[in-house]
Amino acid sequence: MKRHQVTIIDIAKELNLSKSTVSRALTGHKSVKPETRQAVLELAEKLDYQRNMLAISLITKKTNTIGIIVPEFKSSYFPTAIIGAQEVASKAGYTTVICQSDERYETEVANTRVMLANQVDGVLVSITKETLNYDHLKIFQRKGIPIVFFNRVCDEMEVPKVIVDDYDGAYRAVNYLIESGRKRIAHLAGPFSLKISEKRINGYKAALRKHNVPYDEELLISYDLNIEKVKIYVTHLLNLDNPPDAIFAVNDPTAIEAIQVIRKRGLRVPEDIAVVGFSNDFVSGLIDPPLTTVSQPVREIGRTAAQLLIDQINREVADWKTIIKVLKTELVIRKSS
Amino acid sequence: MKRHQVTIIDIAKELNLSKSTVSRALTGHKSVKPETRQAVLELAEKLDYQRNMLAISLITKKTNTIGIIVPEFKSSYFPTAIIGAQEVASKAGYTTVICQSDERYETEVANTRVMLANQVDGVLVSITKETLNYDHLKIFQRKGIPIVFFNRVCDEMEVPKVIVDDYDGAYRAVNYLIESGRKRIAHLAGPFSLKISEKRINGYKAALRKHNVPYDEELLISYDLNIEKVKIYVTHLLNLDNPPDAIFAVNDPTAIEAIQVIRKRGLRVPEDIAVVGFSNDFVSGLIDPPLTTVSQPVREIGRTAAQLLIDQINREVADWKTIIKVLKTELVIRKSS
DNA sequence: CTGTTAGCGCGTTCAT
DNA sequence: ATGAACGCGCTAACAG
Repeated sequence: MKRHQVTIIDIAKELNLSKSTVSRALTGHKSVKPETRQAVLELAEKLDYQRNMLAISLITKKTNTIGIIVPEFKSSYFPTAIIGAQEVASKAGYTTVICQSDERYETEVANTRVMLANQVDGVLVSITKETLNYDHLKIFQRKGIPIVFFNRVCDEMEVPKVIVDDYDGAYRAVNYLIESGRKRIAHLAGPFSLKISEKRINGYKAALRKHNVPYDEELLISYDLNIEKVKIYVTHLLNLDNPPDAIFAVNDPTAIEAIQVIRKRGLRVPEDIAVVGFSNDFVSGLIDPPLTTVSQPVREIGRTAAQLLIDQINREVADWKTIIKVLKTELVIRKSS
Repeated sequence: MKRHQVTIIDIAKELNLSKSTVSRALTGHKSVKPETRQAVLELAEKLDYQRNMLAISLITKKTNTIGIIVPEFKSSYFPTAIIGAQEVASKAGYTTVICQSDERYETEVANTRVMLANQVDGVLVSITKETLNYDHLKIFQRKGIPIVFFNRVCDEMEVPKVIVDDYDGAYRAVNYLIESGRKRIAHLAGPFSLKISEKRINGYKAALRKHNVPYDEELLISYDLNIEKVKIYVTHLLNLDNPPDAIFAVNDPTAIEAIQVIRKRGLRVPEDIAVVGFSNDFVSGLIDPPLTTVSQPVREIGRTAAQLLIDQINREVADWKTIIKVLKTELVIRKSS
């Protein structure tokens, strides 16, 4: 556990120079004699010297680190978004610290503490389905640390957000179902605590309205995204006196699980019931039947969010923007509908 | 960009105490008068005070951070392993810094620098398919920073490793294919640079040998895991004068892609050609036909690796162990074979 | 129980 | 072109 770190002092001694000179040589200051710099650089290389970012950050008050807090890693959504964010961040010289909150509010709060303690320069956040109180996130604002939401956003905070047009995506999905002859379309929705659920519900309702399909409360089920419960809800829907002939699911895992349940009941997809998902997860094209779904530019969402965050970091607090970027979705029609 | 951080001094002044007392109160030292501690804690809470881990780490030379370097995020494998690792790490009070190297050697080297500069207490590594030189990883050892490999390990470094019994998994998969009547079994293998490829190839060959099935060079194709190339190789195999009646793929994405190619040629899986994968990715049970595959305890791998790493961190360098944990695989038989 | 002093490794003045 | 001195926020001796 006792390790010796190579420091500037070590190489200063070795070369009979002052620490400041070595420091300057290392940081690429011009006012250093070329041969001195050369010698320093060589020795540093030879000794595997690495600048201690902790010390530097302590002085500069900048860690060149951005934090990313996401609710889960189960679907391909967040890993993909993170890749996008990292692309932009690392190009701009930022390291990323990733925390996943496991869809639990308490964990999310703990994660924010970690971020704060590690002095991140900014955070990218997608909240859990449990998050109703935002005090832990507002701390960032108060401390002058920019925050950008993506996907699961917090409405009561005026900060940049990156979302997709959930309303429009849902609208188009349901519209398509109706136009292909479906009469009773159920919606397995997400929890009301998430804005995305609400918007998708609104899109769903709007599409029904447009075609004068009466909205039937019985066919709208909002649930907590705990995938195990899908079975209960789908079974319930199938047992209705007047069961649906289509299900629009709030996301792909829900849709996929719904298909399994439907098939176990001996019904066919899409002949008996059409199923449409949301997000176009990596798996969706591979399952049987391939899933019709609303595709989101996930990687682009990550990239955009990271870019907005870095822009904020480079701005004075007074100049912070509250842009909301709304990216487009696209309906991908496959065999499940 | 100019933010004011709340420091111990701020709260010391406010309370007319010395910094050390405040510090002690904050760190839960016993030798502090209860009411003093109470006052400190309350004010800290009120001011959103967060201990500056940078400063603490600088002194204690411990960041309570472990780095994780993985090659990719495309399949569910690494995200799942990371969740396992985080479970253990966070329980032990460690934050994780995750870097993905995008299967590129250069990126991996850059990532190690990031880890070093940020003074991680230890690293978990799974190398890229390009990594042939390990100097960048040996630096950790030289600096006394423990390293633990998982999945994609480095043979020439004597450090803890967590792997599965690749040889055995491959052996059982191929054995099963032969016993279910397949005569010509091809193997779409990974690059030779990865130990896991080699071991799976050996398992493949051993199973053939056991059943006196002659090994045919033509049926063994090692490729770089660039999924786009699967089409070429599978097409090639199908065009052979004596084409295979089964394909054992080095991983699930390869197997899944192979199935798509086979079907596009108008052949049936498993009737014409059986396909078996490796890893049991999340998708594998959902695709059509559900994939027979060798399942790995991925999350457990992550947990084990993290635990080994933390053990190393808590040991003196001289006491470092070089345990190699070999976890068991399991053949999951589904419809593709 | 509390205060004082000395650094951790480094960038940054201000000198020379 | 280089050195000396100071301080980032904090913990860890050492004193009472």
